Amino acid sequence: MTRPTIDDIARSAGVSKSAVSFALNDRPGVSPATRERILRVASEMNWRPHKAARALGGARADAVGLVVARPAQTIGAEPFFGLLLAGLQAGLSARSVALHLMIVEDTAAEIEVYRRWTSERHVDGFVLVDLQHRDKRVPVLEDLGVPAVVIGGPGGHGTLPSLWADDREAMLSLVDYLAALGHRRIAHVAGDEAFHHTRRRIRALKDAARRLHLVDAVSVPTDFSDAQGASATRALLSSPDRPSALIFDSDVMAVAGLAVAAEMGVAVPAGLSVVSFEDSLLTRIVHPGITALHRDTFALGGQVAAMLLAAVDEPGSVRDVQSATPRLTVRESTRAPYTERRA
Amino acid sequence: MTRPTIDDIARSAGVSKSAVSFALNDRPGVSPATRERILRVASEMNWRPHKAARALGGARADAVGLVVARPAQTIGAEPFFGLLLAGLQAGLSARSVALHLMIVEDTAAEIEVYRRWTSERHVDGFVLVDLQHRDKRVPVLEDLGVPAVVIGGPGGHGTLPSLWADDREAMLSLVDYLAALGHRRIAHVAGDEAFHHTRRRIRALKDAARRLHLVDAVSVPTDFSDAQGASATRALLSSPDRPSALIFDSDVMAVAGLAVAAEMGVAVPAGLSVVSFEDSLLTRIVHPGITALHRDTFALGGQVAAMLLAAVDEPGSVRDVQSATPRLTVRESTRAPYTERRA
DNA sequence: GAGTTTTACTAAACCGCTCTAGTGGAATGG
DNA sequence: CCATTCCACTAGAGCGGTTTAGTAAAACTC
Repeated sequence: MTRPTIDDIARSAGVSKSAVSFALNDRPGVSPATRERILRVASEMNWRPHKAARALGGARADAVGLVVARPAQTIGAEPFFGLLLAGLQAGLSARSVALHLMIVEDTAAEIEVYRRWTSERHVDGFVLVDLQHRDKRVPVLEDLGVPAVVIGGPGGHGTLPSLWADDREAMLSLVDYLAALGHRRIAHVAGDEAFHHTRRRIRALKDAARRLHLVDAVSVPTDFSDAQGASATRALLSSPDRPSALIFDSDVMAVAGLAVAAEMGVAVPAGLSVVSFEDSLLTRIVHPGITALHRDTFALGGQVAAMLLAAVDEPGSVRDVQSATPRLTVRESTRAPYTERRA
Repeated sequence: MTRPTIDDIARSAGVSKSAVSFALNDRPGVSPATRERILRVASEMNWRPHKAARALGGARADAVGLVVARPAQTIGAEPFFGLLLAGLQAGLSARSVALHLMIVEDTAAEIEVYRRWTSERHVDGFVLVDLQHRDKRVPVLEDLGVPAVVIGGPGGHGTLPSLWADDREAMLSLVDYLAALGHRRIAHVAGDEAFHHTRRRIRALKDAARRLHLVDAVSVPTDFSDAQGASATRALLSSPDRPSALIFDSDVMAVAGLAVAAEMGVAVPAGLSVVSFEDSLLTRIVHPGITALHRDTFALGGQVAAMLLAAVDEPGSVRDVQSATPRLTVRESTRAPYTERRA
């Protein structure tokens, strides 16, 4: 009861294995009648191509790689990651391309995987996430000459095509909204400065603060963890002239910040407005619901999949694509500041 | 500048390609000196094995599959899933086995992927999650004769080895704790009754209620979503003799329930105790922190990886393994009920 | 109707690696 | 000293496909 090969089909259909190959791959060289017969036999025998055999002949691996260098905790906690994964999957499986997922310790290990999988012909391309400042992975992938799409940017991704969001514009819209509500003291619990997008957000906030003549607009960098998000919040809320609005770079930190406010007896939104730069189930299910910048992460994954598949089909053909700028979804965590209302 | 093959190495080292193969695979047949020379040449040429070529010879695919039939939203939201993935990865990558992840619409599609990947020799085995009552996937995998490990059980997984947790014992410990605090009216926002573990938990609660002479112990099944978790909570809290403690089958529903309590003006834990059957970052970062049954999901993933690799190495050798029973982690969301304290 | 093109098909090389069978020479045994 | 065993190594088949070169017959051309 071993699996059938094209040789078995050839024998059973009374033709050569080349004829079978032609028939199964829809190429000329066999008459309609013979083709039909071969296909019937193949289907009767429940034949399926042996991936490795095809790949050996130089065909595609029909798989793309996603290598992530993050602590396990983060993978589990970040709704962003799961949604991206799901979107990516959906886009890939439509063309029956598999996703090879690898979670590694650090960037060095990540690069090693890129090298290995490329030379082993294990995948046809890569998706690069968490773009960093002077990212070391970019030159490696360029050098390997393997198709790859970067999520992040603009800038810093060399010649690799990128799918980017306008973080600057998003931050400006957010600050404009808070300023319009009357907030003058805004603080920012930022992410890791090693990341490109974190730097852009910090710079955008600074610019907006200057333009809007805000009293203060400090950004506190963190490692994106709930712990550092909480302690940054604690520090900010303990200051004598504490901010009336907090911007969190991630949903996890926003929720952690909300908990700190509750623990310190600061009412949200009455005494403090809270905004998250990232939207997810998290910001929706807590009480009060957190005002957040929403983007369709699932769709984003689908876009990346499409770009990568195009890059595999025709290397060099894919250009940078801008994804939709995140839009503000207002929930219960934002309101005009207390002092302003009293005035 | 094409990638080197063992033929290139053979030529360069002045030996036959069989000798190269022996040397590279650490098997007898070459003298230490020759072996050393071959290895040096291979490393100089930066040679790597071509996976497909090896696989064609009947070797392992060095990959296992995880196919999940869940809505994308759930994948993104459930910390459990991400942690399991990370743990699985860690366990697999130690033996440099890749993980093929596929997210599909429904069980029928899932089964189709099992069939395809098996006959394409795409993977060496599968991890089965979300074990259901009369699960249709089990007989298919048994029939395909492919190594597989089930997360769930005991029971309902046929001859496939399973890694299971004692849900019954966990539920009993939880109810005992609530009863000891003085709670008499306990309600249970359950998951989907199609799942084995949900049924077991419901049954365990009923038994405990009888044994402890609790006034009430109703279980409300849901689809695990935050929306149904919230509406179930709303309904339970609206009843004239509402429960003084709520048990949620998942962390997401527990947080959603917490938000509903806040929205209805029910103080937690003063007016209502809340417990989650699943622990994660979520239960930790909200305020008040939610008392939950904790298990090490990352480690669980590692265990599954080990079991599956063993099953691949030696089919039929792997037996059922019981994972650690989840243990209660008490946070701020549980307390003796108000009425009891007054009495 | 002879020459040319097209069609339908086959034989065999090839992809990169593993592994078995075979070979010649050195070491061992009696 | 000859027979045997051992060792280091090579030749080549085989894994399951794809693809190229080749072939015989049928279908066109003028």
